[in-house]
Amino acid sequence: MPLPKRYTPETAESELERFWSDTGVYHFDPVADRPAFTIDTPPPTVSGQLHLGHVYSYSHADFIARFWRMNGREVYYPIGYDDNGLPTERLVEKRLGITAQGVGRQAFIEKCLEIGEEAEREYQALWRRLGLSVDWRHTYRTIDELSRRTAQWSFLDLLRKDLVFRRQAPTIWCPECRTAIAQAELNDLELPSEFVTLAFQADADVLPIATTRPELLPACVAVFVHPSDERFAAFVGRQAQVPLFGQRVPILADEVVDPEKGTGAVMCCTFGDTTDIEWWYRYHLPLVEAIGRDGRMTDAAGRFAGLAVPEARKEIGAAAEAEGRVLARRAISHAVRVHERDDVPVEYIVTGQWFVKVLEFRDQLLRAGEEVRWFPAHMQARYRDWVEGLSWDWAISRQRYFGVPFPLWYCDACGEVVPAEEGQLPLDPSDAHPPRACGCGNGELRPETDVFDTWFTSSLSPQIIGRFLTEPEFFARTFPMTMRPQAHEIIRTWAFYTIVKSLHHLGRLPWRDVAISGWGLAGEGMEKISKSRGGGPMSPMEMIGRYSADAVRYWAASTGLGKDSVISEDKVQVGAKLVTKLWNVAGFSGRFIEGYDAPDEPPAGLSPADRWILSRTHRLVRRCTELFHGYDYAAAKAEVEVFFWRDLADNYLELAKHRLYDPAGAQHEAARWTLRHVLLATLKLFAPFLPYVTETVYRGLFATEEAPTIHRAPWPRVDEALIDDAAEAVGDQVVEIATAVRRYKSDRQLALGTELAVLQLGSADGALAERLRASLADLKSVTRAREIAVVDGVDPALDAAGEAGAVAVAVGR
RNA sequence: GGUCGAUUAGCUCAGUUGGUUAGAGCGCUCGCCUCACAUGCGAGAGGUCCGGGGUUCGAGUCCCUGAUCGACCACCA
Repeated sequence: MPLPKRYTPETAESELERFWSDTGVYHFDPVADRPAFTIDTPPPTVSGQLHLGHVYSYSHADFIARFWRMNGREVYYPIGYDDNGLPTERLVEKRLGITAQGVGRQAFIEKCLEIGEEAEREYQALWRRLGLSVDWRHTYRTIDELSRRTAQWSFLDLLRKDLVFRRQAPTIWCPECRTAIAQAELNDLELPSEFVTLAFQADADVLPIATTRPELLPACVAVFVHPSDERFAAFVGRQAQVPLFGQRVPILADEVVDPEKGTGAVMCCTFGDTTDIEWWYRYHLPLVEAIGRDGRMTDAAGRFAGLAVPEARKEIGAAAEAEGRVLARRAISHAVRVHERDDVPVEYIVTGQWFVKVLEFRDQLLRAGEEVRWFPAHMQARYRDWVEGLSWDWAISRQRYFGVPFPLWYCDACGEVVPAEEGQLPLDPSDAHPPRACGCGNGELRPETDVFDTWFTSSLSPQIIGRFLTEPEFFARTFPMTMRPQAHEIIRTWAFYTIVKSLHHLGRLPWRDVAISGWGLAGEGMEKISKSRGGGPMSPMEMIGRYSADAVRYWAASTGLGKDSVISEDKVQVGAKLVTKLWNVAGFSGRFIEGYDAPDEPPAGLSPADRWILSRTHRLVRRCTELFHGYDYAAAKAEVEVFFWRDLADNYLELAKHRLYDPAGAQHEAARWTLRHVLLATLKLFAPFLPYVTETVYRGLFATEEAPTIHRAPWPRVDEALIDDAAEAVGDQVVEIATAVRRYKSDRQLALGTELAVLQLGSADGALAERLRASLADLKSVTRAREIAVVDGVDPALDAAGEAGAVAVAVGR
C-alpha cells in the first residue's frame, strides 16, 4: 500500500501513540537475555505546569533510550512524579487559596493528593504525546506506598547505622513556610537594605557598630572586633551596652572580623548569620530568641513583640534614632539568603531537627563524584564544589504536612526515641501504634509529626524504581542504574543526595553515568522559563499541536548536553519541514521499493553513485553510533540531517532517478537496492529523534510481522566493506559535475530540467575518466544531457558554443 | 571573591585529536512549477573566528593575558 500523498502529524502521531501502547513496544522485560540499560528518570516536581524547558530535557533522555533500545539493550525507562512535600503544598495553597492551618491537616493532605493526581494526568498526557518511550507500567509517585515505605526504611536503616541524628540547634528556617530547610534549598537574592550605624556604649566611650539588622538588637549577645585593630584595642575585654534594650554584652576579639567592613566592630546576635552561630558555639554565648517561627518578634523584643521582621527593622531603627543612638544611615544593596521556593529571607532559629550525616563523609562523596561519568564532563566540578563547600549536615525534617512521616515516637518521660519496625511500614505514627513501650516503662509515646524533606524520598529513586524492598532479583537486574538524566541546578540536591543515600545504604554508586541537560530558555532576557510568567512563550501542547511532536523534538535535539537552548519557533518549523521532506522522499522511494524483496547483499552493477552513497551511509552510521555512545545526540542528529537532505535527497535521488524510472534498465536493480538500503538506514538513524514519522514510513514500507516497529528494529550495522574512499572521491566528482551544470543553467536563468545537447567532460586522469564513463546514466539523469562525452581535456570551442546547449566541464585537478 | 562555561556570517549555532579555500539553518540577492516535494529546487552575497601576546612549518583549535556575557558556589556584620 503506497504511503498517502500527504502526512498529517496529528492523526499519525495519535494513532502511533495508541499502537505503541497497545503493543507494549517500550515494555521492559526483566528476564530478557540482553544487557540492561536502566534510566533513573527525573520525577518532575508537581508544582505547576510543564513547559517547553521540561520538554527539552526529557527529550534528551528519550533520544538516548531509543538509541540503546535499537542497539540490543533491554531498556528500563520508568518515570515518576515528585508530588510530596513543599512544592505540592505551595501549589495547593496558591491554586486553592487554602492553608493547612485553615482547613485542617487531613483535608489539606487530601487536596494535595488530588491536585497531584490531576497534575500527573496532565504530565502523562504530554509525555505520551511527546513520544517518550517510557514503560508506562512503571510509574511512581514519591507519595505512593512503595515510595513511603522505601523512604521510611531508609530512615530506619540510617538510624541503625548511626547516620542520622536529632539535634536541638540553630537551623535554617523559612518563616514563610514555617519549616526548617536544608542548605541546598537556599538561594542568594540581591535586595535593597540599609546600613545603620548604632552607638553602643562602653562606659563613657561610644562604640559605633554598623548593622543591616537593627531588629536583632534584643538578641545581641556580644560584640566582636579584630584582635589587631588598634582603634578598638582599648575596648576588648570590657562590656558594651546595647542601645534601646540596655543589655550589657562582652566585647571580644576574633580573627573572623573584617576591619574594613562597616565600622570594624560587629555585633553578634542569635542569630543573624552563620558567623553568629559559629561564635555562639565557640564562645558559649547565651541564647536570646528574638524572632519566632512565624517570622515575628518574640517577647524578647519587648514593646516590639509581635511585629514582623521588616516592620521591626523599621520601628527599632526609628526608636534608636529617636534616642539619638543612630550615628549614620546608608542605603545599600546586598545579597541575602532566601528560600528557593518563595524568595523569602531565611532566619536561623533553634529547633529540634533530624540531620543525615554528610560532613564527615566528604572524602568518600568527593571520590564518588570522580567515579561517576559526567556528561558533559565539566559538570563534575559543580558537584565537587558543592561537596567541598558543605557546611551543614543534611537537615531532613520539615514542619509541614504533605510528605512522608518520620516513622517514630518520642518518650517524653525519658527522652528516648522509639522507631517503628520495618514490618509496619509505611505508617503515619499519628495514627499507628508504636511497636513497644519505651524502655523506661512509659507507654504514652508522642508521635513525630514532622515529615521528610521531599529530597529524602526522591533521592531514593533508584531504590524505588528498582524495587529494592520488594523484588531483589529485579533490583539486581536494574541497579546500579546506567543513566541518571537531570538538570544542572539540582546537582547539589538530587544528584548529591542520591549519591549520599546510595553510599550510606549500599556502599556503592547509584549509577554509572549522569547526563546533564541545560535549560530551555524563553527568548528575551534569557531567564529560565519555569520562572517566567505564563510558562514561557507557548505551551508544549500548543507547540506540538501546531508543528508535531517530531518537530518539537527536533528543536530539543539541536543542542547538546549541558547547554541551554533558547526556545525557537523557527527551529521547530525547520523540524516540521524536515518531517515533510522525509515523508516526500519516502513516498517517492516507495514507488520503487514497495513489494521489493531485496537480497541481503548488494546486486551486481552498482554505479559509482551507488557506491558513493553506500559508502557515505556506512561512514555516517559509524560516526553516529560513536556519537551516541558519548551521549552526543545533537551531533548525531546534525550529521544525519545533512546527509539526508544533501547527499540523499538533493544528489543521490537526482542521480539515480532515470535508472529508477526504467525497470527494464540494466542498472535498475542496483539503484533500487541502494535506495532501499540507504533509506532504511536513514530512517533508523532518525528514529530516536523523529519517532513518529520514521515509524509511519517504516510501517508503510518496511515492517514485517516479526518486525512491526522501527523502535525495536536493529540499529544499522556498519558494513566496512562498503566504506570506500575511492568510491567517495568519484562520487564527489560526479556531484561537482552536477553542480557545474546547475550553475551553468542558473547563470542563464534556465530551468533545471532544460536538456543539454552535449555535455563534454574533460579529464586528464585516465582512471577517473573510466569511472565517469560508468556514471553516464546517472550524469544524464542529473544534468539532462542527451549526450555526454568524456574526453582527454576540454574542447575550448565547445565552451563558446555553450549558448546552444553544449557544456564543457573540466574534471579533476 | 572562587569555580566552570561561552564569545565564529545580520540572527541561532556546528566546527572531533592543530593541517588545503572556516561550515549549516534562518534571513538576504538572483533564478527555476526539473514527470517526489513551491513546507520545494538551483545558484550566489555575507566572516579582522572577542582583544593582545606566545608555541609551531602551520592556530578558530594549544599556552599566557585582558575584556564581555552566563551559570554555580561563597561573602552577607
